[in-house]
Amino acid sequence: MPTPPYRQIADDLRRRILDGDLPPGAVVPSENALVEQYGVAAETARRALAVLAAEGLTEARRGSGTRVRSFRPILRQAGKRLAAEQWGSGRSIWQADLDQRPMTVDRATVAEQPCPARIAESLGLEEGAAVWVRDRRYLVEGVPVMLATSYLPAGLVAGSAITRPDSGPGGTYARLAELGWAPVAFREQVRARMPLPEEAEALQLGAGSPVVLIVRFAFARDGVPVEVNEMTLDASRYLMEWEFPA
Amino acid sequence: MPTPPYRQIADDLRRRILDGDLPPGAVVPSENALVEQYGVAAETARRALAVLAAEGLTEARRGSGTRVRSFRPILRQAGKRLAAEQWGSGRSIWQADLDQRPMTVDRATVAEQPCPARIAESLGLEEGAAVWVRDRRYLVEGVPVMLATSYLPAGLVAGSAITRPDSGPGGTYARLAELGWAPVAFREQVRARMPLPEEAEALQLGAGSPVVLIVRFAFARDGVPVEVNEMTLDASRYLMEWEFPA
DNA sequence: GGTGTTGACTTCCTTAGGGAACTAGCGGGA
DNA sequence: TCCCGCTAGTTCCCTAAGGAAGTCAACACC
Repeated sequence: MPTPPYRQIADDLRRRILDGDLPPGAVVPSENALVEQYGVAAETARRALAVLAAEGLTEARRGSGTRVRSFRPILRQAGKRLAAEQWGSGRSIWQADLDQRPMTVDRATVAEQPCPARIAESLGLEEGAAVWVRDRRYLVEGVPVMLATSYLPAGLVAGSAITRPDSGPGGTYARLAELGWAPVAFREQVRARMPLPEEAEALQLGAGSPVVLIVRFAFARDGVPVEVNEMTLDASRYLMEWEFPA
Repeated sequence: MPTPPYRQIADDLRRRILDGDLPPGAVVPSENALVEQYGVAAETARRALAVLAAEGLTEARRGSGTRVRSFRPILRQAGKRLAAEQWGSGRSIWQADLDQRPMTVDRATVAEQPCPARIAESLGLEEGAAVWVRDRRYLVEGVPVMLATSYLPAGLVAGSAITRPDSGPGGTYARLAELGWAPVAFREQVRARMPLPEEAEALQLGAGSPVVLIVRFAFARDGVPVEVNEMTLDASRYLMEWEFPA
C-alpha cells in the first residue's frame, strides 16, 4: 500500500513549510506548477493542495494563489492568580501577543427570551423561564475572532443595565455585583471541533480552522448560578491559559 | 453565485444528521445512491461526503460504508475546587462520561536527554541541559486518546523513581513531593489545530478530528519550575474543565 | 452444520478535459 | 499622472471513465 501521489506531494510541501523553507506568507507552488513538477493530473495536484488547506497550514485565494498561513495567537488568560515576577518562567511555548490588542464588539443584540432546555438545567431554572440573552461578536484588528452568547436569569437582572446593549463600566459582572450577585467562582468547559457552516461564516474561517467552544458557568455566593456564557473561538487565533493551585 | 451542487448535497446531509434524522451510527447514503438521487457525477457525490468527513461528522470505512460519528467525550477535570453538592448545577451542557473509564498506558519510554530550546526556557535551564523525558500514550477502552511528553530537570529528579518507567504510587508528582519539590501551582496553556500526520497516526484519528495541545507547567515553592508536560489530545474524545475563583 | 468462495457493493484514487470566477499587473489613452 | 481595460495566471468546480482495494453476506460444497 504505497502512499498515493497526492499524499506524497502534500507531504513534500508540508515538510518544506514546517522546515521553514516556505515561511509564513510565502507562495506555495500553484496547481499548474505541481502538474509540471510531479507529472500528475491537475485534479491530483489540486487534491494535494486541498490537504494542506484542510490542515490549516495554507490559505488559498482564488485568482491570487496559495500562501502559507501564520499563527499569531491572542492570549486568553483565565483564573490568573500567579504573580508575574515570581512565576515568570514557563512563559510561553508558543509566543503570543501579550501586548493586548484592543478587542471591539459588533453585532451586539440583547433580548429577553424563553430559556433553552440545556441552559435551564445549568441555571437551575425551568425550561422556557425568562432569561436575558446577550449575543455578541468580538473583533480584533477588524477580523472576527469570537462569538459569545450569555444567559442570565430575568429574575435576577431585570431592570439593570445588563438588559441594555451597553452594560456599563466593568461589564455584566460589575452589574451583577451591584445587584448582590457578585460571581465568586467560575467553571469553564472546553471542547474543540470543526465549525458548522454558520460558525465558519460568522467567524470568517478558512478551511482547516477548528473552533474552540467554551461554556463558562458563573456562580455567586452559596453556589447560585448567575450566568452561562457560550463562547465560540477561532482556534487558529487563540492561545488559552488557565492557572490553578495544586 | 449559487452554492455548488456538492455543497448543497453536503448541506442536506448535514441537516439530516444534526436534526437526528440520521442518528449516530446510522449509515449515510452511499456515493452511488447520491449519484442516482441528485443526478450528479460520482466525483461530485464523493466530494459531498468528503465535506462531512472533513467536518468530523461522519466516518467512512472502505468497503463498508459511511456512518455518522458519535461524540461521547472523556471528562478531563483540572483545578477542581468546588464541592459537588453546593456547586452542582451547571453540570454539563454536553453530557460526558462521568463514570471514569479506566485509562491505561502503552508505549511508555523514559530517557535522559539534552533539553530542547523551547522547554529549557520554561524550566529555567540552559539549552541542552540534561532532563528526564517521560513519553507516554494513553488508551481508553483500547483506543489511543492522548499523547504526553513530560520534561523534568535531571538535577532535581536524578536517582528517583521518576527516572524509571513505573514512577510508583501517586506518580511523578508524589515523587517530586518526596524530593522536597511538591508542585504547588500549575499553569496550562491550550490551543487546538488540525493534527500532523504523525499525530493522526499515533492517535488513530479520522479525518476531521482536531487535536488539543495542552502544555502544563508545574511550579514548586518559590515559583521553581519542576516540570513541563506537553499533551496532545484527540479533541473528539475530550471535554475539558477548569475551575477557578473570581 | 459448518466452511470456503464468489460476487455485489462500497470507498478510494487517478487521468483527461472543459469551463467559471477571480486577481494582479501591464499597457495605452485621456 | 491617473485610470481603464485587457490578459495571463490562479483557484474552483464539474463530467466521464476506469481501476484498486476492502467488506459483507449469500450460496455452494463438503
